[in-house]
Amino acid sequence: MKILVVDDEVKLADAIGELLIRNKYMADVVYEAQDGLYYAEHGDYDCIILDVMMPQMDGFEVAERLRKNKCSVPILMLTAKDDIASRVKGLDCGADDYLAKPFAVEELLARVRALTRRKTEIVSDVLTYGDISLNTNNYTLSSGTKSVPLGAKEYEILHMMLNNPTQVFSKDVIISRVWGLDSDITENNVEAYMSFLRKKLFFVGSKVSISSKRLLGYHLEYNQ
Amino acid sequence: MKILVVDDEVKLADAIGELLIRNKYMADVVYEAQDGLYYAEHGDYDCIILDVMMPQMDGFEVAERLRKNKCSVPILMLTAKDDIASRVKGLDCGADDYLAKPFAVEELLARVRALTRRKTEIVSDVLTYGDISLNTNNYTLSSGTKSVPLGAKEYEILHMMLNNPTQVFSKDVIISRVWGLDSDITENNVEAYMSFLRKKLFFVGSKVSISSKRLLGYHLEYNQ
DNA sequence: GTTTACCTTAAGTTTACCTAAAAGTCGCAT
DNA sequence: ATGCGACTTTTAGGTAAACTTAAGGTAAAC
Repeated sequence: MKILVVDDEVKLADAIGELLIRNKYMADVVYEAQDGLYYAEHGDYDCIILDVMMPQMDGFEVAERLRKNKCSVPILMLTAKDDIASRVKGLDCGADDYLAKPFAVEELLARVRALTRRKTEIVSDVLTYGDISLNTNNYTLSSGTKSVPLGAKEYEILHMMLNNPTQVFSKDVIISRVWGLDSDITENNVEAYMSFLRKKLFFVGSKVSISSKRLLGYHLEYNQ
Repeated sequence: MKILVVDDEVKLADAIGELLIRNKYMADVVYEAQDGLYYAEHGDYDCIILDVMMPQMDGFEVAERLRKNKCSVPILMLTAKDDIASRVKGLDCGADDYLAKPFAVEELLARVRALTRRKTEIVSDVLTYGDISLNTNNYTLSSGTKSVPLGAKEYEILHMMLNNPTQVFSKDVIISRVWGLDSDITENNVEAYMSFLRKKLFFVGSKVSISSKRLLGYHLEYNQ
């Protein structure tokens, strides 16, 4: 679960980022609206925490632009102003929720959970495709009677692919999704993990395989 | 856009219902938690406005039961209690938002708008022309029941042509778009790929063909 | 009839991809 | 602290798929 924090108050932004990380989220933190826009559109986040009061471009405008560009990631707006007019404005600009500063960390976390819940609910707690299933509670891949535990990265990659089993995922997309936008991970890293996953798929005796398309990416395949 | 209002305070519930109707929503209003559950599960709503304090069964439990039954309709919880603990509880029970009474009608409407906004229509990432379609998620060309995967270069060329199906594309243009401006690719290369694409068009049994105009370039053609 | 652009296929070549194995991290328990 | 084990990242060499080139054939234009 990846979250983007956009707030020009550096200390607060960092604090939120750390709070999220302590609670098992992946978090990217940026301090400028411009960067926020860029990250949001390229980073594939599950939620964006967006401050309203920022120099140059305010949170309303960021939200509006994102929505205009068909970006539908849930947005939690954060602000000092707590009058009804600005709440209404925030929500109508595309925010999904609105939280006034100062806030209790518990409430922030609860609202983040609420905003990100839908995504995980649709997925239920077991993803399946062909003859394999991925248990999202214990990070285990199984097929028939055999099963094998997955590491965090292996899990994230397979989880992503199982959500759209027919789609081809480019290495870029996989890197930005699993490692984040500003990581210096090489493409070979993705290749290595694909190799690990293939080994495990073979180990559980599945007929599902990861097929690669040169220059395009990877996708799942079920050979009955 | 259909909304369900569940609140045992009859006058308030009716008021909300009328407010919604004045704002172009369809609204059903019920005054008991049990009815709320039944309506929610059988009524196909876009949003549920749910009071917390109700006799017999409170709003938390209603939300929880709905979520347990895989009902993913957005829930806006309405309550007199406005302490952080109950907000957190509400959100964690499955509510998507939490609004304290008394509230401004403008804010209620804004939150409903926010909750119902994400009626995500899945953008079909498919380009079509005549009897063929090109799936941009898995780089596959299909016609009727048959389909065939494309290589990266084949895909780029066909993608470009499908964006303007009637246009004639010169080899120069194709080279500069697909291989880049400063490539030492020969025109024969384009010819070779056109041959590959024609083979695949034939393979899927399409009536679309790539026709060439001497000295000018290539374009798609659909012979019904 | 000659020219020349275009088509096709098959052979060559590159380079993206694969994998094993080593090196590096991190967390955890002793 | 220290060492162990699991996970992650890097390295490096082999392989084969996709791309490129070449060459002979076909058909359109003049």
